[in-house]
Amino acid sequence: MNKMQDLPWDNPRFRNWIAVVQAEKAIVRALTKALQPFDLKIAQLDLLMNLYRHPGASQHDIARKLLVGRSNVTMLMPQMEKQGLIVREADAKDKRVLRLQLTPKGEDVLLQALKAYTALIDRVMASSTPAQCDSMGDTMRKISEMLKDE
Amino acid sequence: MNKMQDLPWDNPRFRNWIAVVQAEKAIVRALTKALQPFDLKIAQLDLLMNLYRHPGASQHDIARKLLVGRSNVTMLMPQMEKQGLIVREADAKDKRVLRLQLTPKGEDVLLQALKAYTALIDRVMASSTPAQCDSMGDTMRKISEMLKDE
DNA sequence: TGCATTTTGTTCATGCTTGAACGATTATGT
DNA sequence: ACATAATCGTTCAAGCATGAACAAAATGCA
Repeated sequence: MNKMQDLPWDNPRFRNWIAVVQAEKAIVRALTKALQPFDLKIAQLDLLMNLYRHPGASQHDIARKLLVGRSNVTMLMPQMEKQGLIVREADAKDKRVLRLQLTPKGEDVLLQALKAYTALIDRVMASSTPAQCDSMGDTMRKISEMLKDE
Repeated sequence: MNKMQDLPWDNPRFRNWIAVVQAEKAIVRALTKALQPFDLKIAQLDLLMNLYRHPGASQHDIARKLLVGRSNVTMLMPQMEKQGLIVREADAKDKRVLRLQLTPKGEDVLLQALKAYTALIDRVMASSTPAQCDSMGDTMRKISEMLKDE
């Protein structure tokens, strides 16, 4: 009868998800500013983070982990090499593959930038309990798991 | 002593936030696909949603609510008018202001697209409890509140 | 009133991301 | 072995978002 009852804003799941989107946008803005002193874009930080945990990953590996296109990674390479953050070396076994490594400077910049990142996150999460935070993380990991091959 | 102890990945708040970022990225990809049948971009859907709840809003109002630049809204206008989703009319009192309205078609497309959106969110949230979902929303709203004027 | 400041929307140059097309290399299957 | 298919990285054109500079209009204050 009353179509207002079907509006998504009355759906708790939807309403709460909209809050996620807005919070994420706000954090992106804040993080972008926080990374300016390091001459780092968020995309570059993401790449450095993945490279730190997976040294020698190929560009294709990185692209998959970051959920971006391969060309995207390619386009990031020239500047990051020029900035001395990473090095690329051909794989001995497979001549198609380029393996990426953090330079000492890259690792240094990464760790400094991550300090700023965690400081931001710690600040905005301060008013939520650890249990709430973990619950949120669980929910999010379930979402990623559910969408991982679509 | 051991610097591994200070790594952000050992910080629960940080680790859980990374899960948020990844889940959001996955949803964006899925939503982009889900909106293709409606010839809608996510940015357009965001605009329609805000316009539905705030009829007659100015472009500046919309830009602020969407956390984007004014020029961004301007650039969306031509196509959305051409698609017959919205109309713009000059404000009688203030000749600088253009007030936006959903057309009947715009409202129809919006409600259909929102059905797809909520279906997606319902699906990926299905394995979390309503309490978890609300807690997540509360956390996110606190974050937005904390960053709202930075 | 008169003049500076602010606000609104537009334009434009820049940079980022994407997806398709491509060459080189490797894997598969017969 | 050989032909076909798949994979990796690159290039390029297109679409979007951003911020600075701008014109028109409104506001504030002397």
